[in-house]
Amino acid sequence: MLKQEAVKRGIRISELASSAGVHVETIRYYQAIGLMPRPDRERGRIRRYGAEDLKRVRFIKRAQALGFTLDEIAVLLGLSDGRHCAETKALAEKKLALVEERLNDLAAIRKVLKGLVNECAKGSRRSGCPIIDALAACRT
Amino acid sequence: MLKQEAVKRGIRISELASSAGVHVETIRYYQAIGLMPRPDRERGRIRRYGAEDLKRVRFIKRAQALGFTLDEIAVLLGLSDGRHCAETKALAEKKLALVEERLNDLAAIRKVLKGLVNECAKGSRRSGCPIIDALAACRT
DNA sequence: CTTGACTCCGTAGCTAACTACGGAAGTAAG
DNA sequence: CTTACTTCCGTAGTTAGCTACGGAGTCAAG
Repeated sequence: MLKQEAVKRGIRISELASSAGVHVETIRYYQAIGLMPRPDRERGRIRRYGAEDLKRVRFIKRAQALGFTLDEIAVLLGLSDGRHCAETKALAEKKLALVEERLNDLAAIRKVLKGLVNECAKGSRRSGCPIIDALAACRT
Repeated sequence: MLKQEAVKRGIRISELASSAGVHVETIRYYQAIGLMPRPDRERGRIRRYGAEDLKRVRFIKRAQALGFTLDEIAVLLGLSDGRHCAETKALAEKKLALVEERLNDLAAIRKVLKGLVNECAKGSRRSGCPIIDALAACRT
């Protein structure tokens, strides 16, 4: 292995992937959908990646962890010159609103499930299972 | 339209669907995956549905609203004779645990997003957009 | 010069729960 | 009987984000 060349020309896709904590196929997928650039392969050689590429994958993964879709992340990357703070903030606020909506939904679901499980635990059943009854009847 | 026959022989799929608030294709899909039975069509006639079918679709939809998957609902329906309360309760508890896990995840995401939006609103930016900076840097 | 690992790339498959399509047959109204 | 709607049914497409596969090419070590 030519360490010098690696330093000069960049790392290969497997190293990029493992550095970013993703699979090689994930990088390729991002390239295929245009989320990542595909560096030139000079003289038919293997493609080489640099620090910018690693930063990009990490950016994507962090944004994903906050609930952004890949489409939204593509937009975020387009705004990432730091001069589109207002648009970026708007996207984050929209995502925040969605997250809060989902939180409310899940809280309501939790409440119902808890009620059902409790009723079941109390053994306060007249006929059958309280959970089945609740799902079968008109109250939910 | 033969109201008498409808009463005697049951409703047709379109009426079942609209009564349950789903599309005809959804009923067909449930039949195809074995979640709903496909009633006999006597003498090559159109299939007729009864009260049990309607109850079943509603059961499915209510369970779905609580976060159960169709696979899980198939199990629930198998337990729905009211004599498998313990198993049913276990399923509900498992689902409740998942919901709470997801609630925790979303709460953490909300916290981060809120922090980013606030930082952005404060205008406390040194260089670029705080949100982009946070996604690009190593802290998240 | 061979071996074996890695890379390239397009295409297909996976998950969940539908949704759309299309041709044939049943059915209701006039 | 015709017209128009509905039903039947299998198959394929949709969404998001990968994951797997396969055949060919690259490359470094021995």
